[in-house]
Amino acid sequence: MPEKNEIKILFFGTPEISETALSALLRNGYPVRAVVTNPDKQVGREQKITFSAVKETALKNQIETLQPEKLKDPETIKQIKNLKADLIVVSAYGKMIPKEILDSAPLGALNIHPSLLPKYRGPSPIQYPILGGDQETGVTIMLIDEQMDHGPILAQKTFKIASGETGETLSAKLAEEGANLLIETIPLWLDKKISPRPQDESEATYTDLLTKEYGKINWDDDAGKIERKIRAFHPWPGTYTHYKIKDGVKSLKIIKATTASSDEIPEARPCGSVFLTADRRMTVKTSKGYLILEELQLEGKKPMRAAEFLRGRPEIVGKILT
RNA sequence: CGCGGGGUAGAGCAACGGUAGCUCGCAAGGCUCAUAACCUUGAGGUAGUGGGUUCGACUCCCGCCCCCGCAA
Repeated sequence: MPEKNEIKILFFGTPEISETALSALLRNGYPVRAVVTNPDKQVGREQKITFSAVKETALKNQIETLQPEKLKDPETIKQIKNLKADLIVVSAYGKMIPKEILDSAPLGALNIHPSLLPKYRGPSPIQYPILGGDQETGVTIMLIDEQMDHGPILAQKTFKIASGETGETLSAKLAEEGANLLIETIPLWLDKKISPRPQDESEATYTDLLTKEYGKINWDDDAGKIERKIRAFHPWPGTYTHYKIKDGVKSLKIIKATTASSDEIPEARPCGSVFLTADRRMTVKTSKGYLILEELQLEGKKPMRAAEFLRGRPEIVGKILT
């Protein structure tokens, strides 16, 4: 096996979760020859140009950084091939990588995917298991081929989804576990101690790229489903409903909620109605069960606990959220 | 200069060109078998900040700081 400090790695990645993997490689003494990350974007209220998490780390470590708009561009491909990388590692880069580039690394192209492939291929593998109420999820290290998250599996690790798990907490865990598994897997792969195992296509499922739209609450769903959505989509893309006040209809984010099946509730109310339980908790009727709101944020305001919200806007009781 | 909301008692909010109220909390007392029940009383705000208009501004105008929603 080649010494690990001789392997030139080309790393593809963009957000926070990829940064964890990049840092792990660096920490473990792998020479990262260059990093490919998405172009800087205008972000935030001021529309400031912001670097990706991966670019920040690359800059700190004085690693060459490429930010091509299109990977298929012949110039770009040439540029990347000229780096003469031995091994490609990809983590949430955000674009499909052309075969020509993948094939240019003699030791192969590895991908970290934060789900138990072949389940949850695609851009939102972290949120979907929570959304679906799965008991467990995991991370997979696989070889990349031309189809999205389709290549043979090198290693996989499973773990339980804790109750109360959110997209945020699960993402942190998967980032960590994924990076660890990568570090464990690379030497075995280079030593040819792993034989890639093809994915079972009949088991494959796919995830969509999440947008704000997905975060809108439908109060005609059942409370359990809504509660899972709130956890899965925290903090991105967030979960919201609408509340009508005198200045117009405002969006109301639901940050945290729990379900309840209490039966002391007037059945005649429509779904989305807000009422107080006997112990004065803010509750919303759904098609099946009730949702107790714990933390919420009105448009333009800071996040606050339901009790605080109620102090300032007691009139919400009896209203209908849409 | 992407669009927009907001900074008023410990917390959440309101009103008004003439020196601020509500709910909760807090303190003291009362009532009760009892309650995140009820009744009394009380403490607590130089209104983000600097300037301007005005007889007079928390309320109108301008600058600055800070917080937040949308968008990306």
